[in-house]
Amino acid sequence: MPTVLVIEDDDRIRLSLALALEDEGYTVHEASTAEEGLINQRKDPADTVLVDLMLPGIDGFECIRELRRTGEVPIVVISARSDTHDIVAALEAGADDYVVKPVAVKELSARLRALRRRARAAAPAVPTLIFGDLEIRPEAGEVTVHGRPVALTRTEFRLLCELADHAGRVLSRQQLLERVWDYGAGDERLVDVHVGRLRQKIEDNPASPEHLVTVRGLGYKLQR
Amino acid sequence: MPTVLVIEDDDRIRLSLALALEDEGYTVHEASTAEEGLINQRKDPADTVLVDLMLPGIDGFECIRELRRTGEVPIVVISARSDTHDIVAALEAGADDYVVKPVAVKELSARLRALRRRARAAAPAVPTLIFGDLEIRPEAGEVTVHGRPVALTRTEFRLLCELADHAGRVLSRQQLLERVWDYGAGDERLVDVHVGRLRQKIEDNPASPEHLVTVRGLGYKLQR
DNA sequence: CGAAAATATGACGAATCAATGACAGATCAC
DNA sequence: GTGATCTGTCATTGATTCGTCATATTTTCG
Repeated sequence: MPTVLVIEDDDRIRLSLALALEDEGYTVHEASTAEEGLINQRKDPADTVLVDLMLPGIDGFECIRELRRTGEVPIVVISARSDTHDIVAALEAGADDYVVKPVAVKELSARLRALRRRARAAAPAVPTLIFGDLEIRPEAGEVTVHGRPVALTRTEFRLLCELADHAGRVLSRQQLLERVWDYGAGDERLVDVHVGRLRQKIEDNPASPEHLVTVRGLGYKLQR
Repeated sequence: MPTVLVIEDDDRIRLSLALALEDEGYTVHEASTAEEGLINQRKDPADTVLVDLMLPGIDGFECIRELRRTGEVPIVVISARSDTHDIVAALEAGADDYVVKPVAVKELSARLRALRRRARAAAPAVPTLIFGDLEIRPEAGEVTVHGRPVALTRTEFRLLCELADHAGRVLSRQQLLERVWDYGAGDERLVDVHVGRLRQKIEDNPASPEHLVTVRGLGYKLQR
């Protein structure tokens, strides 16, 4: 889910941009001053930034330089002014693109996509298995629910990965014992216990699981 | 010395662009058709491409797609048409930027510079791996935190590089032993010890590491 | 309905795991 | 050669996790 930070002091413009971008599938962070935007970005970084040039307090140029000092995030300037001098100055400051207000949302979105494509080429993402609000990154040893990371123990993690690898298929307790626990022996109840613990961590309502469901008489499966 | 390939069928425009860009310090390759440009680029690749959309024979869109198939070269479209539809289509095809004729050379040059900066970030001359306030230059054998250089021992450095090469991915103690210590043998606790020492040097608060984190039961990883 | 089977859950001691400080041998720089 | 630094091993400590069991709860089916 791509996120974008919009720094723009005019409430009307900012809101309409935010709405339009949300329609395009972005999660939008908003800020009405450069200071607010910079703090926002430090705490909870968006992966793209849209910034107006004319801002009260710290202006857009300085804001761009500050963003550049701290990171590689793609920056698009949105400005009412279209003279070459401003465009050059903004790009020199470290912006990646410059569009003139009023902007066509489709164009803006396409420009953002182009930028994101470039930026992504630099840092290949770790493969992610997605089950609705549940995301599993086996190689990162990382699991998130609603975007929030949850801490799993090794056994829980291996169990989840095994189920995720066979998403939608039922795995019997015996199969799980063999694959998650190296030895095939052991009490089948053991699986129940760990499934229970896993549910406490990854399910919104562990009592009626949405992802990790029981198939009575057969075993468990991870729902898509 | 940066090079740019200009694909444009109108001789007057192409020539004036070429002259202007040479003034800006570029070495300019010229082509008046997409075919010529593609062949040219294959033989002697420029590191940026400027392409008109309206070309005889293969048109600009197809040209962009072909360039993208074979490489990552930054592409800027120059077109007389300014409607959103064309802009979106060109960016979707794989262009990185779109400017409308007539163009201010200063702006064009600034946009090219911004693009080159971004492209370079993807494949830096002196490769620098950046993790927030932690920067690693493997080639230079250099590590800085908050811009301040820190002195690492050889083992610590190799360990850090190995983790950085697989940024975001968990590496087990066994994997690290194999890759950082040439032999795969040895006590896995050894890894713990060196991780601990590394943390003392690169983490602001070694007790709760931000970069070099433990994934209990699995190993260690370097956080993006 | 009521019994039986299957599954869920809470609790607890044992086992495992990671962090750290200490230390001796190895290596390096001078 | 000597002192400083680095490396690998070990033991200790505190925290987490595991597997087992006993006890609920749910589902199935006679």
